[in-house]
Amino acid sequence: MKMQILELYKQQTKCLVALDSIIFGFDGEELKLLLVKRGVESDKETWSLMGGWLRPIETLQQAADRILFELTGLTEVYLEQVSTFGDPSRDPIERTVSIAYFALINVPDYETRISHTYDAQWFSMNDLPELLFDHREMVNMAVERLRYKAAFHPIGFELLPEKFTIPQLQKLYEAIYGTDMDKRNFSRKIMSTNLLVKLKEKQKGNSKKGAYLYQIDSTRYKSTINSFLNFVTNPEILA
Amino acid sequence: MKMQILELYKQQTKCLVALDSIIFGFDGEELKLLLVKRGVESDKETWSLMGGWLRPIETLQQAADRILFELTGLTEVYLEQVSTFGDPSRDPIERTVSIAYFALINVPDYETRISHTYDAQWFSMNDLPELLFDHREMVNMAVERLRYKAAFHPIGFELLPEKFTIPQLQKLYEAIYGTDMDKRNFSRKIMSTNLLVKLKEKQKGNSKKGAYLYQIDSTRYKSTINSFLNFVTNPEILA
DNA sequence: ACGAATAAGTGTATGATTGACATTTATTAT
DNA sequence: ATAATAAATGTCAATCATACACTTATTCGT
Repeated sequence: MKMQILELYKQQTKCLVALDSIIFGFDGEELKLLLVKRGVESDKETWSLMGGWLRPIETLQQAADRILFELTGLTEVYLEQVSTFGDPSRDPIERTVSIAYFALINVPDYETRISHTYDAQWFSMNDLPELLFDHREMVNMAVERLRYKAAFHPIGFELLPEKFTIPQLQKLYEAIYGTDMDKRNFSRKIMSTNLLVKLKEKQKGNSKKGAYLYQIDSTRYKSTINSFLNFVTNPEILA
Repeated sequence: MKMQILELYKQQTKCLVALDSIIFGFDGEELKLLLVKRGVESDKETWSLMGGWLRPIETLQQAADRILFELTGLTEVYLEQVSTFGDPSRDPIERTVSIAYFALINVPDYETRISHTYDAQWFSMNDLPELLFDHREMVNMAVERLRYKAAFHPIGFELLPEKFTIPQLQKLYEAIYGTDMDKRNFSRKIMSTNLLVKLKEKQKGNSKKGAYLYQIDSTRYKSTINSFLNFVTNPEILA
């Protein structure tokens, strides 16, 4: 009996398993995507997502973390699985099933730490080059997921520095949803979550008056992780 | 150069790739899960999700469709990818990456068509047996996804017969979210979507008065696919 | 044929939330 | 001192969510 099972396992075709990361960043103005030119997948002059193969003894999350670290030197980054792509013809060299993850990082904080082993560059989401394989589809799904997730969970903050201003936060949400928001309504809504702590410091430079800095109230961050509902007024954009 | 790439591909460890289906059903009262005893994965006396291996020349969706067909004889079933599970130790026999899909089918409509090659049985979601490998985790994620999806998209109907009554629909939503709802508020909300067409027929049996049957307005089904927002009053249950 | 039982169907009032909208304030640069 | 800049803040009307109870159509048993 046991033998039959082993036989069954042996009969199956194995497959290459890869992971690709949709790395989102925010520079204060625009939503950005980090792309590489010399991904391991290809030597063509095509931009692609940062990717890598799954190793024999790591979990999917560990593999995604590792691949992100290889490119950016960053650890403890927000990473979430989006979807798995397995069209037989997606990779012309050999059939590869690829698991897409999206990552949220803050551009200015970490710009210097991006690896130079890879030819990496930030692109505006509104002006992406042509991408390798089905990577464009992966990006589209990741954007959908980000929009859904950011509407209901306080993950947008992962894209901002630790201290940020309300106008910055608003710009981030405007970038995520591609719409303009009213700052009075935005501020009322964000404040009603009780998730932000107003600091004494102001951030100047952007304005003469300066805007107060805020931080996440980390004690509430986890407990109110679901009190974030209804950022999306136009549900069309959710998947 | 091309040679180097091929070398890289050759160096990678390949992996078994499986698919497992979380098959939801609704019998008019409870949300149910279809489990099999003699899954290909094991000869143990453990219940498991219906699964199978990815074949060399099919897409993931095709594989998921095929595996569902093998068990139920059903085609054109609502199937959506949930997540991929790849813990190195999840399958003790050999490392297998498994892509979980959830399916929505109507129990009484199709009960007769379930394959007898497999020892399959419907279980109440409130009383599931112990499951193989990480299948319980897959089920939990699928429930989360179903709750999110059914709140924003009219997919609940996939679990009902073509003609259904409002009380039936309410029971379905109550089963999905595990809560009781007020029938006046429910009916108002569901009607405001303009997605239902009231038929002349009534369905009796359940009540002496009988309840009017409704159908989905298929012309609106697609166009208003997003006008379904806000079924969930308690967002905790969304992932 | 009448009454009891059953579930279906329907409306209203209250509070909360959303969305539209304009002025004042703090600061810097000239 | 003044102009320029972006930040900060409040109100009103419309909509939506919630809580809540009675009437209606039909069947079944007598």
